[in-house]
Amino acid sequence: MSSNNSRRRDVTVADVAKAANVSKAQAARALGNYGAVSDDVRERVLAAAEELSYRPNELARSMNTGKSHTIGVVVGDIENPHFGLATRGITDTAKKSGYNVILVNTDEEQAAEVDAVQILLDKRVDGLIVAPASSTETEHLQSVYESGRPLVLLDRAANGLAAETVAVNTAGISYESTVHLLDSGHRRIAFISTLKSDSPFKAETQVDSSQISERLDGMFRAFSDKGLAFPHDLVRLNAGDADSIQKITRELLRMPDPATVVVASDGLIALSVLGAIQDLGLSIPEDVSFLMYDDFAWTRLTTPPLTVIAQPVYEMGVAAANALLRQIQGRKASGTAPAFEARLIHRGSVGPAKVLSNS
Amino acid sequence: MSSNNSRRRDVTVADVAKAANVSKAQAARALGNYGAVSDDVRERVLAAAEELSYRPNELARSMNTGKSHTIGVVVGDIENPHFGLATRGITDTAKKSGYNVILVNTDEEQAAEVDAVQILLDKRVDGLIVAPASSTETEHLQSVYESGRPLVLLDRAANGLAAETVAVNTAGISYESTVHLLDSGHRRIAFISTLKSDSPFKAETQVDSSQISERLDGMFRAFSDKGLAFPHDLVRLNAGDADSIQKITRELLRMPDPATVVVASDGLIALSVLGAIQDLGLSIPEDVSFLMYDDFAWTRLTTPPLTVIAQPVYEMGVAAANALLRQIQGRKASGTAPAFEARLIHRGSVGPAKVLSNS
DNA sequence: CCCCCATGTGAGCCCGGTCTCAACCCTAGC
DNA sequence: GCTAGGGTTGAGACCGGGCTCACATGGGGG
Repeated sequence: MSSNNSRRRDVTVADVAKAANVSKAQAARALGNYGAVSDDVRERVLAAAEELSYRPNELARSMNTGKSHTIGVVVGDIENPHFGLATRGITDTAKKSGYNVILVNTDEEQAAEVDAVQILLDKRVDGLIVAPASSTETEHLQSVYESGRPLVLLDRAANGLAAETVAVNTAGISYESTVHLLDSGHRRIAFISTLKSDSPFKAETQVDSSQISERLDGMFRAFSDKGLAFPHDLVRLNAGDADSIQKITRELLRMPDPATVVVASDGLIALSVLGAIQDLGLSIPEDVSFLMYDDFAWTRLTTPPLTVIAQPVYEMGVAAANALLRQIQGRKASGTAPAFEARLIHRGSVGPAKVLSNS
Repeated sequence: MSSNNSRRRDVTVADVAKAANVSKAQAARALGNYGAVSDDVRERVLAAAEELSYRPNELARSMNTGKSHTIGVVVGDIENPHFGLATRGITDTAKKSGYNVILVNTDEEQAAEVDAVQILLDKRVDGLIVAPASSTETEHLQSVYESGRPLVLLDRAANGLAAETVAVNTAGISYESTVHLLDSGHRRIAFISTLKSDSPFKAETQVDSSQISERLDGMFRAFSDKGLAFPHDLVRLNAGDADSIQKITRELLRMPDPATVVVASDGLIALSVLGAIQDLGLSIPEDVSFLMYDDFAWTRLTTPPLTVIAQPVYEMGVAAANALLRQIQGRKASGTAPAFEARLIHRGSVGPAKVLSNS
């Protein structure tokens, strides 16, 4: 009722102490439950705190404990359900241990990521979970790591950075699924990724993401194991917004020797690719086969349901958070990190390749 | 190179001052760009800061400015793309003004929400954006509002709470879409929502969410305008996990006088409902019609594509963040708040009702 | 030539907690 | 009776940056 004065002042330990007729030190002890406090004093202090509805200022507390009970999470795009789910795993786990999460989106921009890391450090987060936009430009992460601040990488590794990394064994599943496509008779396999790149993909291109590079390696290996040449012309990067993805898809499917399968690197890309295929009036898998990373519920609802590479995204979020919390609490890694495996789930979107010309 | 000592000490203004041979006050002025500082001193201080790679401790700064440049966002479920997208709108907007976001998930639990709000206040966030789990139990929000701390409600209103609210005009679109369903001959219209409730829905039930209650009101109105009785038995709450949703769906479609349309209250429910319909071997819209809230990309990829109620989710996130930032900066509301309108998008999942028996 | 005031500077308080330290009380042991 | 030692207690130092205040310097106006 008496609170429309502009300068709101919070109740502090000093206020509680005064109300309880004890020194600030005693009040702090009673509230913080440490040191020696007589029953009498404790009661008076707690009663006064209750009465004034005292709440400790976590900022002040963080200042001299050096612990903020907050972790920073830096991801490319929270709108992408892949990260949405991982974030859920992280926040759930963090919350259980009394930690909060500051979430920063980078739009997969390197500069934004560097900023984000800096700002989070300035806010004195207790640790960082980062899904690095680049696996090569990693000075900012390197310096975090060297400073000894807890750091866990999610989804992608960073070259030459020994930080704990939670990711799936991508090369393996990529190899396996490519073999499956090859066995189905496909040779013109297209791969579309959001990854930013200055120039179109060529045989000697070094991609800037461990995740994508592993996927490509798996594909290379599958082709070369069968003595086949890898179709470099069908790897498309820079698939940013819906429009560019649709454009890319049209190109891939209308070129002289078109792709017979499209592999979408994530769920967002998949949606645009499928839209484009629909617009072109093509049907899956008769006209073109389709494979995507991540198993979202909607992939079971299309006609046909989609063949996907399922990744334990939520569990990886949980694991990343646990690893970070362990580091924060100074505990050593408990044995070996669990390896996360992706699974190829056969549904109906991969069919035999159309037999047109077999050179 | 010389940094493996356990107790990491950050560089402070005092360190910079010492290195630049000036007082702490002068260093602070030079760094903070305020007060009077000679060019000579400024240069020396900035050089020293650079040299030592000084970074201000935001915690300390927050302590006496009272500003943390952090806002708290409390939502029911970040995994739900509805909130994922809204969160994206919030973080994008906050970032532009130099604010960070602490994200808390409540799982739509009232107790978790109360905790979350308290913790965020303890961390001295500059303001809160909350999608309240309940529109009736709002003491915690009420006290935030009364304390004068900036607060914006998202998606749902809270009874008797004058806090700024960013939400769509739900009653209107619900009315409109129900009329559409009635005009298509449907009478048995089922509505499924996640909303928690102690008892099954009955005619006199007061639902605990402004959002759901408006939707139901719109439906009531449409029925009564046509002089028809509203089928209360087809309103199902507590549709929490995938299993319970599938069970509910089976019940609704197998009862003696089954539902001829199912309206899914959000995208997560929709996925489970569609899965159940698929499992039952029913086809849309021949056997049963389907309508859902939120227009996600995948709704265009099913066969048939789904008729949806599109809500400007991202834009609402942006608006909520802008409103909050305005409050934080003490600016008055700029005219009237923009009203957000949902749109009914006709695709293919609503067909004429099966004519079986017309009493 | 003196006063006024703008500019520059450093000492030190403040925010709201945590925690150390020295002093105090009281009782048990000699 | 005296002291050692445990339980209690309050004063006050810190954390790190913001900011006020008192004080010096020096140039311009009267």
